[in-house]
Amino acid sequence: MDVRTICLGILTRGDATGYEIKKLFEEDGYAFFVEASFGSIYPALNRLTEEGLVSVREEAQTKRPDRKVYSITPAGRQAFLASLLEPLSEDRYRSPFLFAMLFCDLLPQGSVERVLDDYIAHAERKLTQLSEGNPETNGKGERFVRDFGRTMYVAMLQYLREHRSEFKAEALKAAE
Amino acid sequence: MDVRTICLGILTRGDATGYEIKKLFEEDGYAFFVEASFGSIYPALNRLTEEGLVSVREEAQTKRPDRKVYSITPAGRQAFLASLLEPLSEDRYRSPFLFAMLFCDLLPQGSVERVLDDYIAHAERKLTQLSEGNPETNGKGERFVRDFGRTMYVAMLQYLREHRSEFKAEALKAAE
DNA sequence: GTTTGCATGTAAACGGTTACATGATTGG
DNA sequence: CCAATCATGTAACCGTTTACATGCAAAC
Repeated sequence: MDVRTICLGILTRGDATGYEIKKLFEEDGYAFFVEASFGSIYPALNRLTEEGLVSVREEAQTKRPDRKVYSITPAGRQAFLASLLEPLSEDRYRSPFLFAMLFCDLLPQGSVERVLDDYIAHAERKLTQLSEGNPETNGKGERFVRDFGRTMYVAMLQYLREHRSEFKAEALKAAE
Repeated sequence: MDVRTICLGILTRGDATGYEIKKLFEEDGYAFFVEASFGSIYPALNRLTEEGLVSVREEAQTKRPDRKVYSITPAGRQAFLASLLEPLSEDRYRSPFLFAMLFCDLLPQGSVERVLDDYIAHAERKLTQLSEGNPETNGKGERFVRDFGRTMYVAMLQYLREHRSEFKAEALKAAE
């Protein structure tokens, strides 16, 4: 999903500035499956405006850049719908962690344990973040996606905890 | 993980050509967490050769481009180890599917069901692919990674099957 | 007879990140 | 007093994908 489409999607939920669009996808934990930086959001919004898929109204502010509040236009709504209906590109999961684990036999004593523990801690934080999202204002899609994420992190953590002991120094020595 | 490091990693397991490197990560189902195309592999191998991290021996072939078989050098091994030991960058999971599901309320009747069913079918294929990998020649890391992938796909499929009925046309009508 | 597999490579295009520039306000 | 928040934007850089070029052999 390119940044253009992400922006359109967010704007179907209500008007927003570029700054707010970024924040919306950081908080609550949608960040786990989609992402965009300022450097791509602002140019995307400009292009969408040129193409008539969104409209802008500028709100003057003293001593700050003017807020540019974007709204999706009917044409934008249509384009967004169309992009959801055409074949979705595949999910991609890129994991430096799994890649490193593939070579655990090459790593020095203890460092695999450290990598694993760091990763577990990280997954725990992500899971907490996902579970903390306000559960009331969310619609059907939001609930489905959040629970999907939670399910995946729970399964991941269970697997990691179950297999952690295999990589302890003692276990490795015993296997020699 | 950049293509350079991926190539180095594969070469720690044995010599290979660029062509073989690509294949190694397509088959067996390592593809679910790491990927690279020819357009990035060949230049990466050339650069690694320049830097002395790998060496090449050319095997002449009639009526075909010469096979270029790459081996990792001691310097390459060292560089690879070092890259595994420095802080790993975060996993990234990008999901057009979840993004689309977020907006299921905007989609026409039946199309959410279709998206879900396609995704389930796709996940089933991936799981089968992962389970079919030859279980004997694999080392500790390979086993860990493969079972990690299996665990995740199993959890995903269970979640999707459990929630599928919520998106059936009848269920949506009943909720009106 | 067409597709798949083997085998390497280049160049343009793409999408995106990172770093930079600017600068007042609010909260700790 | 310093960090974070609000707020927009540009430009250089990066790694990668896609399309192209070449071409035989074996399998279906």
